[in-house]
Amino acid sequence: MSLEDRLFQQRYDKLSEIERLGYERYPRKYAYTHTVGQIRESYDSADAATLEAQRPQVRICGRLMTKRRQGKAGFAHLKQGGLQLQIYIRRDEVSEKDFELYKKLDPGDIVGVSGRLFRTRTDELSVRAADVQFLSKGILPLPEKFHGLQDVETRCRRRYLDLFTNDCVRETFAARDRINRSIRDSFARRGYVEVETPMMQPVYGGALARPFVTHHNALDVDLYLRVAPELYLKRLVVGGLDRVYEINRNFRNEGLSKQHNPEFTMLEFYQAYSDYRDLMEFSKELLAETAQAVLDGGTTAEFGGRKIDFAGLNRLTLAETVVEYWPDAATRPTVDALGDIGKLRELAAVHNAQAESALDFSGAVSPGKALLELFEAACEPRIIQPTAVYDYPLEASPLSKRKPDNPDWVERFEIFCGGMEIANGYSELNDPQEQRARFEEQVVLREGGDGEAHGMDEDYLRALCYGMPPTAGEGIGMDRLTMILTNSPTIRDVILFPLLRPEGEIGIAERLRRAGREREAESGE
RNA sequence: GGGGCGGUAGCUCAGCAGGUAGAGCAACGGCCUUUUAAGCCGUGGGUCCUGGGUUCGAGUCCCAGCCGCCUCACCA
Repeated sequence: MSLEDRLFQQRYDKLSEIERLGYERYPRKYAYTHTVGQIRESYDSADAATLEAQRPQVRICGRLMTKRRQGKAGFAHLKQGGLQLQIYIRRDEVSEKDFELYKKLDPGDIVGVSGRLFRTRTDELSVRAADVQFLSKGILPLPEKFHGLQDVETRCRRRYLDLFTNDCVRETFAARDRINRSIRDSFARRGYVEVETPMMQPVYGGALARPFVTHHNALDVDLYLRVAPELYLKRLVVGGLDRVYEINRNFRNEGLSKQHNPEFTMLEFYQAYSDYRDLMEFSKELLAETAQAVLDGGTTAEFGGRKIDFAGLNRLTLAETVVEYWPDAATRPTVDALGDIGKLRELAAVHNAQAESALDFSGAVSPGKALLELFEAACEPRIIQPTAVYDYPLEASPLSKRKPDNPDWVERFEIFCGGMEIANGYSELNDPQEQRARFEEQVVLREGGDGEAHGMDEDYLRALCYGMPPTAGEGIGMDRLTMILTNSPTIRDVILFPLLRPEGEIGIAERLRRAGREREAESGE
């Protein structure tokens, strides 16, 4: 038998030993009087003399994280809700049964302890046990107590283990919860309605991305997991929900990276009778409010060693951004020059030489598209402070309204921060005739093999034909925003169960089967 | 998909000069009634990712594959 099997068997057998002491194997409940958090909050500042005078009685429960036996006494730390409290147990102060239980407990086991609070010689707040209850068994051993669980893959696959061993994980997800709540607050204060729209859609759209496909049996139709909720939310605007938002998952059948998970959480919102400039202003407020909710009232986050201040939002046109963030002073262009494809080709050559990239504008590329590509390659990763980059070329924006004075460009912005895109918003195209034409351009692209292009969405066109008010809409990537606000270098750090290749054979069922057989054999004797 | 790095005990990691595999934690036995990465004495524990190859001999060198991490590319 391998070591791992023996550890497993050993720990499993302890359940029976504990049962023989007179405890239930998996009891129903434990009536605790305090959470560890409540005790820490109430008594962390109480000194030893105060505790001796008050002798507060508590019943607490949690997972045993460490154990230090000392002959006829011992210590242990119980962890609950991410916080620890020490317990102290003496043979002469508990029943023989309880002390035997203490001796058999392993780190990872879950117990309840009642007793009084006191401070040890080293002034640590602790519970002096009067009674110990066994509540659940950790059959598998805990990771090493000092270094914790390090392996990235194991941390994601067994997130539960990551959560109760690495405190920062719990803190990150607590922050994520605070971000969500703050955002819902911000929207509620502004009269927005939260809705849920279909995840399974017969026609996918709202973003240029490859979808996942699934099938509904009863209707015998293929459905797409949504790449964005946009077209449904705008139907709701047609329906008179002038301020509407959704926080939910999008699914894009693309690669994995530090900034990409195939399913990710998008905040998307629409505001009727407004344009993209209004949303830039609102975004500034929303980001500031959200930052304050996680950063103890401040607006400055630290991300990857840099300070990012959400108090303000820089605003630059796409062309201005390229000038501002062009990485090479000697070849820095002017805004006017960026309208010229010849100049853009020169800049691409400069960038290709410096960054080993392969931008190629030799074909029939519009200056706008070329500028956008140049921006993404050379400038986007350099934008650290929250910056709204606005006015985008028409080609890449099939749902955005054109600029009145320049029909090759649309009223669109994206917000960049910490080198990532975190938001995308625009004045919504609400002219059904033009939308039809844009969809048809997309259909041509799709038939040419572009799996990311939109299909023709006639149901959406029909909605527009009833009349959509002038509207602006925006999406914010919640995972990326959370990364920045929690100083998490990868998206995996802010998604509890990021997509991983399925694990092969685990073999735990077989181990349990074997462990259980021994027990049956025993009880059969 | 390209490149780089890695996969050794349940966990964190050494070992890479080719010569039967180590430490700490965890576990097991013993001692210990204020410890806290408790301590002390003792014990057990490995498909060194897989498969080939070179060699008298491979965790170590070579090749292929699998898996992971980083990075570039793709990616709205």
